[in-house]
Amino acid sequence: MALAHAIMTALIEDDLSGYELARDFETSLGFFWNASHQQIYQELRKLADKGWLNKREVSQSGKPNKIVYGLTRDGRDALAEWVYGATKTQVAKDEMLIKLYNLSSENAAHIAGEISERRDQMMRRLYLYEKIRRRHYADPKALPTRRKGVYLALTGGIQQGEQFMAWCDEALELLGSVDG
Amino acid sequence: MALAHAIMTALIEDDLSGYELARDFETSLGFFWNASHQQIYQELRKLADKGWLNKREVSQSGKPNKIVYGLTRDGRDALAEWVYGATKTQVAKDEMLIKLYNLSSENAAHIAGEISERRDQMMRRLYLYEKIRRRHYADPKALPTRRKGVYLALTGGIQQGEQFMAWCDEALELLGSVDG
DNA sequence: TAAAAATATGCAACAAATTGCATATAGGCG
DNA sequence: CGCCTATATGCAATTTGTTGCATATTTTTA
Repeated sequence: MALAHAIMTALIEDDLSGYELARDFETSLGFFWNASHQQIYQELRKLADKGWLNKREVSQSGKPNKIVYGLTRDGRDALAEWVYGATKTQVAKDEMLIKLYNLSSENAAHIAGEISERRDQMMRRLYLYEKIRRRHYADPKALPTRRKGVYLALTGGIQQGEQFMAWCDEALELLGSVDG
Repeated sequence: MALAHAIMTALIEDDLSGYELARDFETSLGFFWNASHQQIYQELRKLADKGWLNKREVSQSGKPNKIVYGLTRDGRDALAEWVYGATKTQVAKDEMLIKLYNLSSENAAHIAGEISERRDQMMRRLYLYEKIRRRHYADPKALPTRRKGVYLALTGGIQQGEQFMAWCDEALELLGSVDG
């Protein structure tokens, strides 16, 4: 959809290699967006060809060399302009919802088990995110403009996560009342 | 991802045509999943070839004929078994989050405008969903098993929507404090 | 010293999804 | 009558994303 712009956004403050980007998309950034390393490497080359990113090879001791990408002036301009275009949204496709539509006394325990797992995952994730928020975004009104936006994305994710946990609790309770 | 199973699930209680399914995916079901008519028609034929759906042509007066699909015994079995497999989840990709990471005093007003629009859309949607919940799911513990699952999906969507509205309000307030 | 893990990048085949177009019937509007 | 909208289904090209594999370097572990 807008992987190109997601990548460029990740490069606003730091120049990164494909490997480093892939790691971010797997962890921190992955709360909002995800992409495999195959997609990322390919997109990076495309963006460099377009002139929106520049690349340079960096020698490292103790590790293979890496190719580090940075936003060019053109890239920055394109990104700034992109903000005014139409905003695409993709509904979160969660197979759990389809499974719930298929709830039966046979599968209720299995579904409850899965929801319980997901609840744990979310809890661990939220713990990290809340730590970041407390440490770096405690006083949102005092942040510089761009960081205010980052705060809003972060806080939206946290609130959504908290809502999800509450929903899991409700679901587990109701599923517990289904006779298996 | 699991469009096939989403379609089959939509056919559990009623036989539907591709056109009718596409409409559901655009409106009610679209809260949880989305699919274009091109995808749906193709998938329906695939599922019919596989023997998981049966099709029959229905003549209509005042409208073109339609092809109505229904779950076969095999389809029902496959669906019931599918529930025990791995659950794939796709993070909601929302370009608004990328835009927020690019917040500046120049674009703050534009972004606030977009968020405000989204808030209105969500409000209208929630109104419909809450009406359904009040009418058909007022007493979740008293529902038959399968309907309990549907209730959980519905209530999860509503809670998420309410959380989104609250987030929009917070975002609009903070964005209002950015000097344009 | 061999194996495993982390770092680092890439190709190719395939599946899923989007975009754009095409076709046909019938009712309502000006 | 021509145009628009709703109903109804479809093809083809392209883009996007996934899966599986390949390769190379260096550090850590057994």
